[in-house]
Amino acid sequence: MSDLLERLRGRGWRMTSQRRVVAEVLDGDHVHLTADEVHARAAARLPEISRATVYNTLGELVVLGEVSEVATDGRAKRYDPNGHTPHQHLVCSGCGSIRDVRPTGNLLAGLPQEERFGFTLSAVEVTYRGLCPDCA
Amino acid sequence: MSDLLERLRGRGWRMTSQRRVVAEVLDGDHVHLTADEVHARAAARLPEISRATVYNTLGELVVLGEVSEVATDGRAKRYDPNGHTPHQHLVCSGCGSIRDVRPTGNLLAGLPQEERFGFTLSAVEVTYRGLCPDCA
DNA sequence: TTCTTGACTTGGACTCCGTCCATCGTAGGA
DNA sequence: TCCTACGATGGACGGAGTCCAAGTCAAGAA
Repeated sequence: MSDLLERLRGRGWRMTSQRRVVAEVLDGDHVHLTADEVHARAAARLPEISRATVYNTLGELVVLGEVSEVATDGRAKRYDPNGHTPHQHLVCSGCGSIRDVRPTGNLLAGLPQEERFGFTLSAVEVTYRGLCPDCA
Repeated sequence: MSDLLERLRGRGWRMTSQRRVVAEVLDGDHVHLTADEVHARAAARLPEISRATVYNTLGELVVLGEVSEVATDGRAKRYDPNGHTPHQHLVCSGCGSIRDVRPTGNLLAGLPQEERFGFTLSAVEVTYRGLCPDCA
């Protein structure tokens, strides 16, 4: 994610300390923080950062394709920095933990023509549910 | 859905006019109403029905497996009365309309063992996205 | 280096969705 | 018909997210 800052600068982003901190907080694999969690971690480094700025920055990262939104429960959206490698999610029904996973095969192909109702398909989102080793 | 009322009575449900109206509003295929939409339609027949009652009744129907919750966008949950036949959803990225669809094959099988992280899988939810004929 | 400006940040008000709770009403058994 | 426990009511509340007017500052210009 270190080169994320470079990519953003290349896209004409004004580089502010707030945006830098938000991007740093989202660094890593299997990271799926809510906006409030991002805000809390960012505020640990930059106490004055506001919730509105975190929401703004996350929204911009989503538009740029650097981060994707994940809504696995009815609660707050989570933000997944793994935006460049297509993947799906595996969610523990017990503790709610989330792993990034890569199913095999063409997921779009699973929907037969007569079940497409004339739609032009463009994407599939899959959420696998189960119990993690700790909760099983 | 007409026999839904019978099933509910058989489960010991006290049959009130409010519950009857909520169940009737949810009748049909490809019905995916938000709680507020259910409330609005129910209130057209039973003006005094409260939001809390609609939420309570929907929640009970979900627990009974008669209705499933669908969260395709970050907005309000939608309620799908097609609770007895397993299916997935096809969502139009333009207008947000939703169709029930039945993909072929075993969806769980698409996730290889080494991508399961020791989880015990129990369910898969798939959301296909694309443009409907009207929006294309 | 300093200046300038428009993009960015702030924080508080606001909306939307959903839950909670004390009180009232009523379905259905005795 | 009466009783009572289950269900309905509606208003307060809480969490998540958006909006906006005012203030701040990154970065290009001079």
